[in-house]
Amino acid sequence: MKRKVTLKQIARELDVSISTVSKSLRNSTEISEDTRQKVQAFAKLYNYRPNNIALSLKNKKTKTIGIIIPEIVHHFFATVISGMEQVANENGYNVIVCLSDESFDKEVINMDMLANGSIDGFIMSLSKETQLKKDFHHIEEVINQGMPVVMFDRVTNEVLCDKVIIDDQLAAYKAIDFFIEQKFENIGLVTTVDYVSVGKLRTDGYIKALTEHGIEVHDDMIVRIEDIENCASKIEKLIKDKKPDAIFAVNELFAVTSIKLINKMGLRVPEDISVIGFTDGIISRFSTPSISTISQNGLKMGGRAAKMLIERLEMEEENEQYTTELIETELILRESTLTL
Amino acid sequence: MKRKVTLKQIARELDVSISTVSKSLRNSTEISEDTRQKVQAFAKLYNYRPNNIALSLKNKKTKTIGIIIPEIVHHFFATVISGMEQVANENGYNVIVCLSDESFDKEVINMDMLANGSIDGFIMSLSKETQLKKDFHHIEEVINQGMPVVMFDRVTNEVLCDKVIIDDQLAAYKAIDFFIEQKFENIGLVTTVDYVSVGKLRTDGYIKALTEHGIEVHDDMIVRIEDIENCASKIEKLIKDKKPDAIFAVNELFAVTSIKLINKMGLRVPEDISVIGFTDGIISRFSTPSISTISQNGLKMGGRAAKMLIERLEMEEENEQYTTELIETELILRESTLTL
DNA sequence: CTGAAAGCGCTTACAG
DNA sequence: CTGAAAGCGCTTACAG
Repeated sequence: MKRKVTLKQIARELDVSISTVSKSLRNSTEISEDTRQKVQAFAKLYNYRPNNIALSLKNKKTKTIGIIIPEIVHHFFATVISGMEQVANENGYNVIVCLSDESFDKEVINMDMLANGSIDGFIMSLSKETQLKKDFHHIEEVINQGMPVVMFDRVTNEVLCDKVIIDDQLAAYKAIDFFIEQKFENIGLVTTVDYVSVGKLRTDGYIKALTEHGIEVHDDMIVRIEDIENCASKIEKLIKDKKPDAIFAVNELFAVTSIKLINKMGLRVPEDISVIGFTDGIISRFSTPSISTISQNGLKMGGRAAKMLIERLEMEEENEQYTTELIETELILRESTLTL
Repeated sequence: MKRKVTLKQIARELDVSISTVSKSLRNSTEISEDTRQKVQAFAKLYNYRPNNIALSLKNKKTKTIGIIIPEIVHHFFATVISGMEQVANENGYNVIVCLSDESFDKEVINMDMLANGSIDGFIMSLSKETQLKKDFHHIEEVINQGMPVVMFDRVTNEVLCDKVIIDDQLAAYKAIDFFIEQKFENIGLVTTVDYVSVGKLRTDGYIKALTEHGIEVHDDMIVRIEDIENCASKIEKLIKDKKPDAIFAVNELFAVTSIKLINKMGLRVPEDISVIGFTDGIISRFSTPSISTISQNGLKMGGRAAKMLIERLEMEEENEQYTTELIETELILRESTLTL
């Protein structure tokens, strides 16, 4: 077993100083061509690689990005990470991934763990619990210490920082608008509880679209789900009592669950009820029927978030100007919706 | 903006030496109760946290684990990461995630990037290209440098290290055995090309099960897929020409794709053809019909892999004894299979 | 052209 | 009980 070689060892072997070795390897013209060659050859032979940790300490930058997301077993977030990882790598950065599991405490602990020098900046999406508590001290604190933060998807107005989001309200609006165009008027909504920022915005879009088209909004056409595990009865009730001809669900899971329940009740999608979901993930694509959906482009979102963070990290002067970037969405029509 | 405070600054403020501050914070009895109190209070006030990078350099351990997987947008791998992250966190470790995108070069680059001191050890699953090339120098090298590696799922016998796998052959055997028990005899197989280790093993299980039950293996009942994008025609051919009454697919995507094609050809699952897939992911659970499958328990696999690595990292003496751990699998029956 | 010194932020054996 | 020194592995301004 040959341990990793250090400058010190090379210096000793070659009987020169550490400085000389260091400079030679960085190809400094300060050092004679001859010495440089010799050192470089030796370094290559022993496969010398500078120690990243030492560099980080010296440079006060780690070239790693901390990512904190609610969960990874979720196609959208996996896609986002993929986008971040790619852009990070292209720019010589690594990513440390932490999962909050939708818990405020884990989010705080994770940020704490990473804020102690391990990373140069954060990219994060808020946990549900954090959104419920509306407590953002941990984030403010990190920002106050001069560590940049980029928030994506689940963001809050209460923290000033760069953000990457989609226009959730508009996206939902587009879906409902499409339904109305297709002459559906009795449109049900399967959404999250209001404290989930993106769920709330999508609900707003639904309401706005109906209202603008002069359709009255009935609160009993809206099912607000706290917990996916026991949402069946509420959705079944909506279907049975209100007989919607179309349903808009604010995520994939709600959409596919609705479809399963519709089938179970002896109705068919799209013949009896048309469905549009949200997030163009694995489920939407592979379900039978395949599910119409609003695409969210997690890859792009992740890529942009990483880019924003890296740009800020590599900016010369501090810049207190924060931007919020919008990623465009698209309504993708599949088998779950009837068209005229 | 208040920058992070260091020992040096505390020392200066309090007019004591850095050593005294360091010892006080670690509650060393070497320091007078009085001084300790004072320092601790001050540190708390200024929210002092030791710099991780400095600690890493000093201790020569980073308390981070490098994870290299082929892709993350894949329910199984996402689950595995989730399991690793959890166990890592419980033990005070962080995880750096790198994606090889199934590319040998990216795998090498990523390992190189992390092997320079950024992490204490690797957990990895081989990229397809690496398996094809059978080139494991980069892994050997890392191990030679004294950095432990744990391989999971896509492993190779050519590298000596700890491993966590399932018994792919046995799992496939179980699926086929079940089919035969249910009186299916004309069983098709949708598998990967042979160089993908787990695909090959599952193919072996299929062959073994048939052979042991005295059923002849016809190579034209086996479809070997290189690339999911254009596999349709091959599967269609199998269905049309060989009229299987059951199909075993070695992953979720192959299973759902087969079902879609079966439907497209006017046949039904499970009435005309029963299907069993592999990996109990999102697709298997939410498809219509839901897909019978071999569970792989990625969460457990990830957790075990992390545990193995951490145990090795924290072992006193070097241990050249490597172990391969088997995670049990289970056949989960759902709507896609007919039973007697 | 080469090297000693200081420094990044920390810990710890040692001296006083 | 306190602090100076050495060291983890590196870089760079400075001296010679």
